[in-house]
Amino acid sequence: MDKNKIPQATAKRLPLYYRFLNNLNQQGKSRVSSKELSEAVKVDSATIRRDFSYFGALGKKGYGYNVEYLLGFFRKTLDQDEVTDVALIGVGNLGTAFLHYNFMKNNNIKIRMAFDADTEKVGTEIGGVPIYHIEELEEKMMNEVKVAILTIPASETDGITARLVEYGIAGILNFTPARITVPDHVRVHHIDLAVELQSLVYFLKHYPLDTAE
Amino acid sequence: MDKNKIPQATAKRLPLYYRFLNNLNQQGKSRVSSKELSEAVKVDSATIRRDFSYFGALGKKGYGYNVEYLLGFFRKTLDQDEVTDVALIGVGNLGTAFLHYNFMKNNNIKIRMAFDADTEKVGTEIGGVPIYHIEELEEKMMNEVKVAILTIPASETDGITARLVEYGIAGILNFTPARITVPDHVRVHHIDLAVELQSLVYFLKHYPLDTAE
DNA sequence: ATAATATTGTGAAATTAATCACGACTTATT
DNA sequence: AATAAGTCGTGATTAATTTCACAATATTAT
Repeated sequence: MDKNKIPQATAKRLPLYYRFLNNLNQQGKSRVSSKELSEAVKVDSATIRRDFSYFGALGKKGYGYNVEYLLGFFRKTLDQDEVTDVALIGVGNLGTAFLHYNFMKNNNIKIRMAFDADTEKVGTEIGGVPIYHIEELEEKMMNEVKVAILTIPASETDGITARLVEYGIAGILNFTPARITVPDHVRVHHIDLAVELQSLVYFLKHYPLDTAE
Repeated sequence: MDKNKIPQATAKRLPLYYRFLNNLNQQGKSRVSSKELSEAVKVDSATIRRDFSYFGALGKKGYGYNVEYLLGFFRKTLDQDEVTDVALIGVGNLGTAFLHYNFMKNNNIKIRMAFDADTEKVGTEIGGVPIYHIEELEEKMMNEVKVAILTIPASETDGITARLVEYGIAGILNFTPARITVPDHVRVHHIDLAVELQSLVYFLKHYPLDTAE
């Protein structure tokens, strides 16, 4: 649809901006400057202005940005109007945390179904999301779902990934420590909790107390 | 200790390399090339060589890297010999997932204690980690713990953060959707689950199927 | 009206990171 | 031995991202 002119770094910050604009809107604020927003989201104000500028001139000089207008703009840009269906695979603690998280609230992303191998869990619901047996994966997703959240043990990862790829998945949010192998047309984002913690500890020990993310 | 010559992008990849080297070692492999490692961790081989090169010449031309040697080297570099104590704040589903995660296995990071406001949970243990009441935060941490994992509701975030800062925390791994405000000497890493999911969805819709992370 | 203040949008510069590409050296093969 | 194949380490290049800094413009105060 859109061209890919927008830098990836910018694209990653958009959801963040969106949420904070929503907050402001709910608080009844009608205008905001890049400086204020900067303090809230902890991103340099020049970076924010640059990010916004990729979408055109959204603000007014000497005034700032109109919250409602900006919000409307982002809603369109982030495809907030069109609901994206997601499947969650692996209903352990981490998976359960996701099921309780109400993505619909601001995001228009909906976890439609969850899968697990535990027959105790199968047939129940968490946060309104039905849990099916992992064997029914392809059958239940039935081309309705193009995005999967992977919260399963590392040992299961390769097998499930192969099935998802075969099925025709478009994107995977991978929380397992395994680095998965997929064809080029499947987009994978990794979030590795252990690595995040280790990385924080490493930075603490090796980097002087100052600026850095 | 070390100078901060190492690029941040490199530093963030170190824990990942470390884990995969550990895997290889356990599989009995004694040598590995940057190309093989590249396929395993999904990082360009030139980037891996460059990353390693910041620590000196760790490999041998025409041969690759000795797994055991490299592992020993990283163990020192990542301070694996010295245990880092961590406190987890908020024993919900996400917090519980962390408590079950055995960070000690490869990482020498240990969650020593957890805190929650729920008196049902207080006094129990999860994964061998004792759960105390949130009111006892400062008392129990008592300068033993310098790193905190924040898995509490957004509404509690500012209050708890203020207490952590007052206490003298050095680093915070923040899983709440709130962006916290801390003095310069406190390092914060944010992991925002909703943003990660939204960002994946955005990339799927707006970026042609190809390369990009 | 006028002056003072605030704030955008962006060219240019700076910084940071990724990638290319190849000489040097190691190992394996004939 | 000699040759072929493999692989590192890195200078140079390219790409991506951030930040500076300021003209242009809007708002607010007097």
